[in-house]
Amino acid sequence: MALEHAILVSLLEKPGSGYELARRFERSIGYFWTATHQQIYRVLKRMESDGWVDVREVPQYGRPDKKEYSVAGPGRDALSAWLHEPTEPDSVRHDLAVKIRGAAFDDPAALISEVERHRQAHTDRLDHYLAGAARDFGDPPADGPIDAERELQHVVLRGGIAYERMMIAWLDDVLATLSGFAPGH
Amino acid sequence: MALEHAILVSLLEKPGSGYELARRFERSIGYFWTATHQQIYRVLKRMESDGWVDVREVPQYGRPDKKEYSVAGPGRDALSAWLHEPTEPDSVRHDLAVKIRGAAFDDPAALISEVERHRQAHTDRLDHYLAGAARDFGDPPADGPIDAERELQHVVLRGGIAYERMMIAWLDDVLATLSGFAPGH
DNA sequence: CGTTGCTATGCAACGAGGTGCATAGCAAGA
DNA sequence: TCTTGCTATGCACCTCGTTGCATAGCAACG
Repeated sequence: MALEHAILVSLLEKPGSGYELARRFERSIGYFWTATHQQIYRVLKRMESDGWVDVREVPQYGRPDKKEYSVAGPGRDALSAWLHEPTEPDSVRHDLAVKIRGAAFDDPAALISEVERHRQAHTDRLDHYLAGAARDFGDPPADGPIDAERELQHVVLRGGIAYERMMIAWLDDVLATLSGFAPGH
Repeated sequence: MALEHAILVSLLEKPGSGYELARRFERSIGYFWTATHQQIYRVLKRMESDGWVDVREVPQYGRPDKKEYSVAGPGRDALSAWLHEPTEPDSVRHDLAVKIRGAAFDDPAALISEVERHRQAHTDRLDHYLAGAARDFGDPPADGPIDAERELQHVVLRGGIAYERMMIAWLDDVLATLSGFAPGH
Protein backbone atom coordinates (compact mmCIF):
# COMPACT_ATOMS: atom_id res chain seq x y z
CA MET A 1 0.00 0.00 0.00
CA ALA A 2 1.36 3.34 -0.99
CA LEU A 3 -1.59 5.70 -0.70
CA GLU A 4 -0.15 6.95 2.57
CA HIS A 5 3.13 7.66 0.78
CA ALA A 6 1.37 9.50 -2.03
CA ILE A 7 -0.38 11.60 0.62
CA LEU A 8 2.91 12.29 2.39
CA VAL A 9 4.50 13.51 -0.84
CA SER A 10 1.50 15.70 -1.62
CA LEU A 11 1.51 17.20 1.89
CA LEU A 12 5.26 17.84 1.69
CA GLU A 13 4.73 19.70 -1.57
CA LYS A 14 1.97 21.70 0.14
CA PRO A 15 0.03 21.12 3.38
CA GLY A 16 -3.73 20.92 3.02
CA SER A 17 -7.02 19.43 4.14
CA GLY A 18 -8.54 16.09 3.20
CA TYR A 19 -10.83 17.88 0.81
CA GLU A 20 -7.93 19.65 -0.89
CA LEU A 21 -6.02 16.39 -1.14
CA ALA A 22 -9.05 14.77 -2.75
CA ARG A 23 -9.08 17.48 -5.39
CA ARG A 24 -5.36 17.06 -6.01
CA PHE A 25 -6.03 13.36 -6.52
CA GLU A 26 -8.56 14.32 -9.17
CA ARG A 27 -5.98 16.28 -11.14
CA SER A 28 -2.16 16.20 -11.01
CA ILE A 29 -1.46 13.37 -8.57
CA GLY A 30 -4.51 11.41 -9.62
CA TYR A 31 -3.02 10.90 -13.05
CA PHE A 32 -0.63 8.34 -11.61
CA TRP A 33 -2.31 7.51 -8.31
CA THR A 34 -6.08 7.50 -7.82
CA ALA A 35 -8.00 7.81 -4.55
CA THR A 36 -11.49 8.82 -3.48
CA HIS A 37 -12.14 11.29 -0.70
CA GLN A 38 -13.34 8.54 1.67
CA GLN A 39 -10.09 6.66 1.29
CA ILE A 40 -8.14 9.84 1.90
CA TYR A 41 -10.09 10.78 5.06
CA ARG A 42 -9.71 7.25 6.43
CA VAL A 43 -5.98 7.05 5.76
CA LEU A 44 -5.43 10.57 7.13
CA LYS A 45 -7.11 9.47 10.37
CA ARG A 46 -4.75 6.54 10.65
CA MET A 47 -1.73 8.63 9.76
CA GLU A 48 -2.73 11.15 12.43
CA SER A 49 -3.07 8.50 15.13
CA ASP A 50 0.29 7.06 14.04
CA GLY A 51 1.87 10.49 14.44
CA TRP A 52 2.81 10.77 10.76
CA VAL A 53 0.97 14.06 10.30
CA ASP A 54 0.04 17.07 12.42
CA VAL A 55 -3.42 18.63 12.28
CA ARG A 56 -4.34 22.28 12.61
CA GLU A 57 -7.91 23.56 12.76
CA VAL A 58 -8.20 26.43 10.31
CA PRO A 59 -11.27 28.65 10.71
CA GLN A 60 -12.56 29.93 7.41
CA TYR A 61 -15.04 32.66 6.61
CA GLY A 62 -17.61 32.18 3.90
CA ARG A 63 -17.11 28.43 4.02
CA PRO A 64 -16.84 25.60 6.62
CA ASP A 65 -13.71 25.34 8.72
CA LYS A 66 -11.10 22.80 7.67
CA LYS A 67 -8.39 20.63 9.19
CA GLU A 68 -5.04 21.37 7.63
CA TYR A 69 -2.62 18.47 7.68
CA SER A 70 1.16 18.69 7.47
CA VAL A 71 3.87 16.05 7.64
CA ALA A 72 5.43 15.32 11.04
CA GLY A 73 8.85 13.79 11.75
CA PRO A 74 7.73 10.13 11.85
CA GLY A 75 5.89 10.66 8.56
CA ARG A 76 9.04 11.97 6.96
CA ASP A 77 10.94 8.95 8.31
CA ALA A 78 8.31 6.56 6.96
CA LEU A 79 8.51 8.17 3.53
CA SER A 80 12.28 7.98 3.57
CA ALA A 81 12.20 4.30 4.52
CA TRP A 82 9.78 3.56 1.69
CA LEU A 83 11.94 5.47 -0.79
CA HIS A 84 14.94 3.38 0.16
CA GLU A 85 13.17 0.04 -0.08
CA PRO A 86 12.69 -1.60 -3.48
CA THR A 87 9.13 -1.88 -4.76
CA GLU A 88 7.94 -4.05 -7.60
CA PRO A 89 6.39 -2.54 -10.73
CA ASP A 90 2.68 -2.12 -10.12
CA SER A 91 0.11 -4.53 -11.44
CA VAL A 92 -1.58 -3.29 -14.58
CA ARG A 93 -5.24 -3.36 -15.56
CA HIS A 94 -5.96 -2.39 -19.16
CA ASP A 95 -9.54 -3.35 -19.79
CA LEU A 96 -9.28 -2.04 -23.34
CA ALA A 97 -6.71 -4.73 -24.13
CA VAL A 98 -9.08 -7.37 -22.78
CA LYS A 99 -11.87 -5.92 -24.90
CA ILE A 100 -9.73 -5.93 -28.02
CA ARG A 101 -8.82 -9.59 -27.64
CA GLY A 102 -12.42 -10.36 -26.76
CA ALA A 103 -13.68 -8.60 -29.88
CA ALA A 104 -12.38 -11.53 -31.94
CA PHE A 105 -15.32 -13.53 -30.56
CA ASP A 106 -17.91 -10.82 -31.16
CA ASP A 107 -18.03 -7.97 -33.67
CA PRO A 108 -14.60 -6.32 -33.99
CA ALA A 109 -15.96 -3.31 -35.88
CA ALA A 110 -18.37 -2.56 -33.02
CA LEU A 111 -15.36 -1.70 -30.83
CA ILE A 112 -14.31 1.20 -33.06
CA SER A 113 -16.44 3.81 -31.32
CA GLU A 114 -15.22 2.66 -27.91
CA VAL A 115 -11.58 2.91 -29.01
CA GLU A 116 -12.27 6.36 -30.43
CA ARG A 117 -13.72 7.41 -27.07
CA HIS A 118 -10.55 6.31 -25.32
CA ARG A 119 -8.43 8.04 -27.96
CA GLN A 120 -10.31 11.27 -27.32
CA ALA A 121 -9.77 10.94 -23.56
CA HIS A 122 -6.04 10.50 -24.13
CA THR A 123 -5.74 13.50 -26.47
CA ASP A 124 -7.65 15.60 -23.90
CA ARG A 125 -5.27 14.53 -21.18
CA LEU A 126 -2.26 15.15 -23.42
CA ASP A 127 -3.48 18.68 -24.11
CA HIS A 128 -3.96 19.18 -20.38
CA TYR A 129 -0.42 17.98 -19.68
CA LEU A 130 1.08 20.15 -22.42
CA ALA A 131 -0.73 23.20 -21.09
CA GLY A 132 0.59 22.45 -17.60
CA ALA A 133 4.10 21.96 -18.92
CA ALA A 134 4.04 25.27 -20.77
CA ARG A 135 2.62 27.05 -17.72
CA ASP A 136 4.90 25.59 -15.07
CA PHE A 137 8.05 24.67 -16.94
CA GLY A 138 7.97 26.82 -20.07
CA ASP A 139 10.49 29.36 -18.84
CA PRO A 140 14.18 28.49 -18.79
CA PRO A 141 15.33 27.59 -15.28
CA ALA A 142 16.35 30.51 -13.12
CA ASP A 143 19.99 30.85 -12.19
CA GLY A 144 21.04 29.54 -8.83
CA PRO A 145 20.83 26.13 -7.17
CA ILE A 146 18.92 23.40 -8.93
CA ASP A 147 15.34 23.14 -7.68
CA ALA A 148 14.97 19.39 -7.13
CA GLU A 149 11.25 19.54 -6.44
CA ARG A 150 10.59 21.39 -9.68
CA GLU A 151 12.91 19.23 -11.78
CA LEU A 152 11.39 16.01 -10.46
CA GLN A 153 7.83 17.19 -10.98
CA HIS A 154 8.84 18.07 -14.52
CA VAL A 155 10.32 14.66 -15.32
CA VAL A 156 7.17 12.95 -14.00
CA LEU A 157 5.07 15.20 -16.21
CA ARG A 158 7.27 14.32 -19.19
CA GLY A 159 6.48 10.68 -18.41
CA GLY A 160 2.78 11.43 -18.54
CA ILE A 161 3.20 13.20 -21.87
CA ALA A 162 5.21 10.29 -23.30
CA TYR A 163 2.57 7.85 -22.07
CA GLU A 164 -0.33 9.73 -23.68
CA ARG A 165 1.54 10.10 -26.98
CA MET A 166 2.33 6.38 -26.99
CA MET A 167 -1.30 5.51 -26.25
CA ILE A 168 -2.65 7.76 -29.01
CA ALA A 169 -0.27 6.22 -31.55
CA TRP A 170 -1.21 2.71 -30.41
CA LEU A 171 -4.94 3.43 -30.49
CA ASP A 172 -4.50 4.61 -34.10
CA ASP A 173 -2.85 1.25 -34.77
CA VAL A 174 -5.80 -0.48 -33.11
CA LEU A 175 -8.30 1.51 -35.16
CA ALA A 176 -6.50 0.65 -38.39
CA THR A 177 -6.54 -3.03 -37.40
CA LEU A 178 -10.22 -2.99 -36.47
CA SER A 179 -11.07 -1.29 -39.77
CA GLY A 180 -9.53 -4.22 -41.59
CA PHE A 181 -12.43 -6.47 -40.67
CA ALA A 182 -15.75 -6.55 -42.45
CA PRO A 183 -18.34 -4.32 -40.77
CA GLY A 184 -21.46 -5.77 -39.19
CA HIS A 185 -21.60 -9.23 -37.66
CA MET B 1 -15.02 -5.66 -12.31
CA ALA B 2 -13.61 -7.26 -15.42
CA LEU B 3 -11.72 -10.27 -14.13
CA GLU B 4 -14.63 -12.44 -15.20
CA HIS B 5 -14.44 -10.92 -18.67
CA ALA B 6 -10.70 -11.51 -18.89
CA ILE B 7 -11.34 -15.13 -17.91
CA LEU B 8 -14.08 -15.45 -20.54
CA VAL B 9 -11.73 -14.16 -23.25
CA SER B 10 -8.98 -16.52 -22.14
CA LEU B 11 -11.35 -19.51 -22.09
CA LEU B 12 -12.69 -18.60 -25.54
CA GLU B 13 -9.15 -18.53 -26.86
CA LYS B 14 -8.59 -21.93 -25.25
CA PRO B 15 -10.55 -23.86 -22.59
CA GLY B 16 -8.60 -24.84 -19.52
CA SER B 17 -8.51 -25.39 -15.76
CA GLY B 18 -8.16 -22.82 -13.01
CA TYR B 19 -4.54 -23.78 -12.65
CA GLU B 20 -3.89 -23.28 -16.36
CA LEU B 21 -5.67 -19.92 -16.26
CA ALA B 22 -3.51 -18.87 -13.33
CA ARG B 23 -0.41 -19.64 -15.38
CA ARG B 24 -1.75 -17.68 -18.35
CA PHE B 25 -2.26 -14.76 -15.97
CA GLU B 26 1.40 -15.03 -15.04
CA ARG B 27 2.49 -14.61 -18.64
CA SER B 28 0.59 -13.26 -21.67
CA ILE B 29 -2.70 -12.08 -20.18
CA GLY B 30 -1.12 -11.08 -16.89
CA TYR B 31 0.85 -8.35 -18.65
CA PHE B 32 -2.32 -6.28 -18.90
CA TRP B 33 -4.53 -7.95 -16.32
CA THR B 34 -3.19 -9.55 -13.14
CA ALA B 35 -4.88 -12.14 -10.95
CA THR B 36 -3.81 -14.69 -8.37
CA HIS B 37 -4.94 -18.31 -8.49
CA GLN B 38 -7.25 -17.81 -5.49
CA GLN B 39 -9.07 -15.02 -7.24
CA ILE B 40 -9.40 -17.14 -10.35
CA TYR B 41 -10.78 -20.18 -8.51
CA ARG B 42 -13.25 -18.02 -6.62
CA VAL B 43 -14.51 -16.22 -9.71
CA LEU B 44 -14.69 -19.48 -11.69
CA LYS B 45 -16.95 -20.87 -8.94
CA ARG B 46 -19.28 -17.90 -9.27
CA MET B 47 -19.23 -18.03 -13.05
CA GLU B 48 -20.09 -21.72 -12.92
CA SER B 49 -23.05 -21.18 -10.60
CA ASP B 50 -24.20 -18.32 -12.85
CA GLY B 51 -24.10 -20.65 -15.84
CA TRP B 52 -21.41 -18.64 -17.63
CA VAL B 53 -19.05 -21.61 -17.97
CA ASP B 54 -19.34 -25.39 -18.28
CA VAL B 55 -17.12 -27.73 -16.31
CA ARG B 56 -15.72 -31.08 -17.40
CA GLU B 57 -13.77 -33.41 -15.12
CA VAL B 58 -10.64 -34.48 -16.98
CA PRO B 59 -8.81 -37.51 -15.54
CA GLN B 60 -5.07 -37.25 -15.97
CA TYR B 61 -2.35 -39.80 -15.55
CA GLY B 62 0.90 -38.93 -13.87
CA ARG B 63 -0.72 -35.87 -12.31
CA PRO B 64 -3.90 -34.91 -10.40
CA ASP B 65 -7.15 -34.73 -12.30
CA LYS B 66 -8.38 -31.30 -13.34
CA LYS B 67 -11.61 -29.44 -14.05
CA GLU B 68 -11.63 -28.04 -17.56
CA TYR B 69 -13.76 -24.94 -17.99
CA SER B 70 -15.26 -23.70 -21.25
CA VAL B 71 -17.54 -20.77 -22.03
CA ALA B 72 -21.30 -21.43 -22.11
CA GLY B 73 -23.98 -19.40 -23.91
CA PRO B 74 -24.78 -17.00 -21.06
CA GLY B 75 -21.06 -16.34 -20.63
CA ARG B 76 -20.75 -15.43 -24.28
CA ASP B 77 -23.75 -13.12 -23.92
CA ALA B 78 -22.26 -11.47 -20.84
CA LEU B 79 -18.99 -10.87 -22.68
CA SER B 80 -20.82 -9.44 -25.67
CA ALA B 81 -22.83 -7.10 -23.43
CA TRP B 82 -19.63 -5.89 -21.75
CA LEU B 83 -17.94 -5.33 -25.11
CA HIS B 84 -20.83 -3.15 -26.24
CA GLU B 85 -20.97 -1.04 -23.10
CA PRO B 86 -18.52 1.83 -22.67
CA THR B 87 -15.92 1.49 -19.91
CA GLU B 88 -13.79 4.23 -18.48
CA PRO B 89 -10.01 4.17 -18.75
CA ASP B 90 -8.64 2.22 -15.80
CA SER B 91 -7.24 3.88 -12.75
CA VAL B 92 -3.47 3.98 -12.74
CA ARG B 93 -0.99 3.29 -9.95
CA HIS B 94 2.60 4.18 -10.74
CA ASP B 95 4.44 4.02 -7.46
CA LEU B 96 7.67 4.96 -9.19
CA ALA B 97 6.19 8.35 -10.10
CA VAL B 98 5.27 8.88 -6.44
CA LYS B 99 8.79 7.90 -5.42
CA ILE B 100 10.36 10.30 -7.91
CA ARG B 101 8.34 13.26 -6.66
CA GLY B 102 9.01 12.14 -3.09
CA ALA B 103 12.75 11.99 -3.72
CA ALA B 104 12.82 15.80 -3.75
CA PHE B 105 12.35 15.63 0.04
CA ASP B 106 14.98 12.94 0.60
CA ASP B 107 18.07 11.97 -1.39
CA PRO B 108 17.33 12.05 -5.14
CA ALA B 109 20.55 10.22 -6.04
CA ALA B 110 19.56 7.31 -3.79
CA LEU B 111 16.70 6.53 -6.16
CA ILE B 112 19.03 5.79 -9.08
CA SER B 113 19.50 2.11 -8.29
CA GLU B 114 15.75 1.65 -7.88
CA VAL B 115 15.07 3.28 -11.24
CA GLU B 116 17.73 1.09 -12.81
CA ARG B 117 16.01 -1.99 -11.37
CA HIS B 118 12.76 -0.96 -12.98
CA ARG B 119 14.53 -0.19 -16.25
CA GLN B 120 15.98 -3.70 -16.25
CA ALA B 121 12.55 -5.22 -15.62
CA HIS B 122 11.15 -3.30 -18.58
CA THR B 123 13.97 -4.31 -20.94
CA ASP B 124 13.47 -7.94 -19.88
CA ARG B 125 9.78 -7.71 -20.61
CA LEU B 126 10.43 -5.99 -23.93
CA ASP B 127 12.77 -8.81 -24.95
CA HIS B 128 10.11 -11.30 -23.92
CA TYR B 129 7.50 -9.50 -26.02
CA LEU B 130 9.80 -9.25 -29.04
CA ALA B 131 10.59 -12.96 -28.84
CA GLY B 132 6.89 -13.74 -28.71
CA ALA B 133 6.17 -11.44 -31.62
CA ALA B 134 8.86 -13.09 -33.74
CA ARG B 135 7.62 -16.56 -32.77
CA ASP B 136 3.90 -16.00 -33.25
CA PHE B 137 3.67 -13.22 -35.80
CA GLY B 138 7.01 -13.29 -37.61
CA ASP B 139 5.73 -15.07 -40.71
CA PRO B 140 3.69 -13.14 -43.25
CA PRO B 141 -0.02 -13.89 -42.88
CA ALA B 142 -1.24 -16.93 -44.73
CA ASP B 143 -3.57 -16.44 -47.68
CA GLY B 144 -7.27 -16.80 -47.04
CA PRO B 145 -9.71 -15.08 -44.69
CA ILE B 146 -8.32 -12.67 -42.13
CA ASP B 147 -7.77 -14.35 -38.76
CA ALA B 148 -9.35 -11.82 -36.39
CA GLU B 149 -8.17 -13.59 -33.24
CA ARG B 150 -4.57 -13.57 -34.45
CA GLU B 151 -4.66 -9.98 -35.71
CA LEU B 152 -6.16 -8.70 -32.48
CA GLN B 153 -3.68 -10.59 -30.30
CA HIS B 154 -0.94 -9.08 -32.44
CA VAL B 155 -2.14 -5.49 -32.04
CA VAL B 156 -2.38 -5.94 -28.26
CA LEU B 157 1.18 -7.26 -28.25
CA ARG B 158 2.32 -4.25 -30.31
CA GLY B 159 0.78 -2.11 -27.58
CA GLY B 160 2.84 -3.90 -24.96
CA ILE B 161 5.98 -3.38 -27.02
CA ALA B 162 5.23 0.32 -27.47
CA TYR B 163 4.60 0.67 -23.75
CA GLU B 164 7.89 -0.96 -22.76
CA ARG B 165 9.88 1.12 -25.25
CA MET B 166 8.23 4.29 -23.97
CA MET B 167 8.99 3.34 -20.37
CA ILE B 168 12.64 2.56 -21.09
CA ALA B 169 13.11 5.92 -22.84
CA TRP B 170 11.39 7.74 -19.99
CA LEU B 171 13.42 5.93 -17.32
CA ASP B 172 16.57 7.05 -19.15
CA ASP B 173 15.21 10.58 -18.91
CA VAL B 174 14.60 10.05 -15.18
CA LEU B 175 18.13 8.70 -14.67
CA ALA B 176 19.64 11.69 -16.47
CA THR B 177 17.57 14.03 -14.29
CA LEU B 178 18.52 12.25 -11.06
CA SER B 179 22.19 12.33 -12.04
CA GLY B 180 21.96 16.11 -12.22
CA PHE B 181 21.75 16.38 -8.43
CA ALA B 182 24.70 16.22 -6.08
CA PRO B 183 25.32 12.67 -4.82
CA GLY B 184 24.99 11.81 -1.15
CA HIS B 185 22.78 13.71 1.24
C1' DC C 1 -37.80 31.59 1.88
C1' DG C 2 -36.75 27.52 -0.65
C1' DT C 3 -33.62 25.43 -3.92
C1' DT C 4 -29.34 24.65 -5.83
C1' DG C 5 -24.52 24.15 -5.40
C1' DC C 6 -19.96 24.23 -3.52
C1' DT C 7 -16.96 23.37 0.53
C1' DA C 8 -15.88 20.06 4.12
C1' DT C 9 -16.06 15.76 6.81
C1' DG C 10 -17.54 11.36 7.85
C1' DC C 11 -20.12 6.47 8.52
C1' DA C 12 -21.82 1.89 6.99
C1' DA C 13 -21.78 -1.81 4.01
C1' DC C 14 -20.05 -4.42 0.47
C1' DG C 15 -17.09 -6.41 -2.91
C1' DA C 16 -12.44 -6.86 -4.80
C1' DG C 17 -8.05 -8.54 -4.08
C1' DG C 18 -3.97 -10.45 -1.63
C1' DT C 19 -1.40 -13.45 1.90
C1' DG C 20 -0.90 -17.45 4.28
C1' DC C 21 -2.04 -21.91 4.90
C1' DA C 22 -3.86 -26.72 3.91
C1' DT C 23 -4.57 -30.76 1.16
C1' DA C 24 -3.53 -34.22 -2.22
C1' DG C 25 -1.54 -36.92 -6.28
C1' DC C 26 2.43 -38.20 -8.26
C1' DA C 27 7.47 -38.14 -10.01
C1' DA C 28 12.37 -37.87 -9.37
C1' DG C 29 16.38 -38.05 -6.86
C1' DA C 30 19.23 -38.37 -2.45
C1' DT D 1 12.34 -43.93 2.58
C1' DC D 2 12.50 -39.15 2.91
C1' DT D 3 12.58 -34.92 0.77
C1' DT D 4 11.85 -31.86 -2.88
C1' DG D 5 9.02 -30.14 -6.44
C1' DC D 6 5.36 -29.64 -9.70
C1' DT D 7 0.35 -30.07 -10.64
C1' DA D 8 -4.19 -28.98 -8.88
C1' DT D 9 -7.78 -27.06 -5.83
C1' DG D 10 -9.41 -24.72 -2.06
C1' DC D 11 -10.38 -22.15 2.79
C1' DA D 12 -9.84 -18.35 6.17
C1' DC D 13 -8.64 -13.96 7.11
C1' DC D 14 -7.69 -9.29 6.45
C1' DT D 15 -7.02 -5.04 3.96
C1' DC D 16 -8.02 -2.04 0.17
C1' DG D 17 -11.22 0.47 -2.39
C1' DT D 18 -15.81 1.88 -3.99
C1' DT D 19 -20.75 3.21 -3.48
C1' DG D 20 -24.28 5.22 -1.22
C1' DC D 21 -25.69 7.96 2.20
C1' DA D 22 -25.64 11.66 5.89
C1' DT D 23 -24.45 16.00 7.93
C1' DA D 24 -23.38 20.83 8.04
C1' DG D 25 -21.87 25.74 6.80
C1' DC D 26 -22.52 29.14 3.75
C1' DA D 27 -23.45 31.73 -0.89
C1' DA D 28 -26.20 32.84 -4.80
C1' DC D 29 -30.39 32.96 -7.19
C1' DG D 30 -35.32 33.05 -8.05
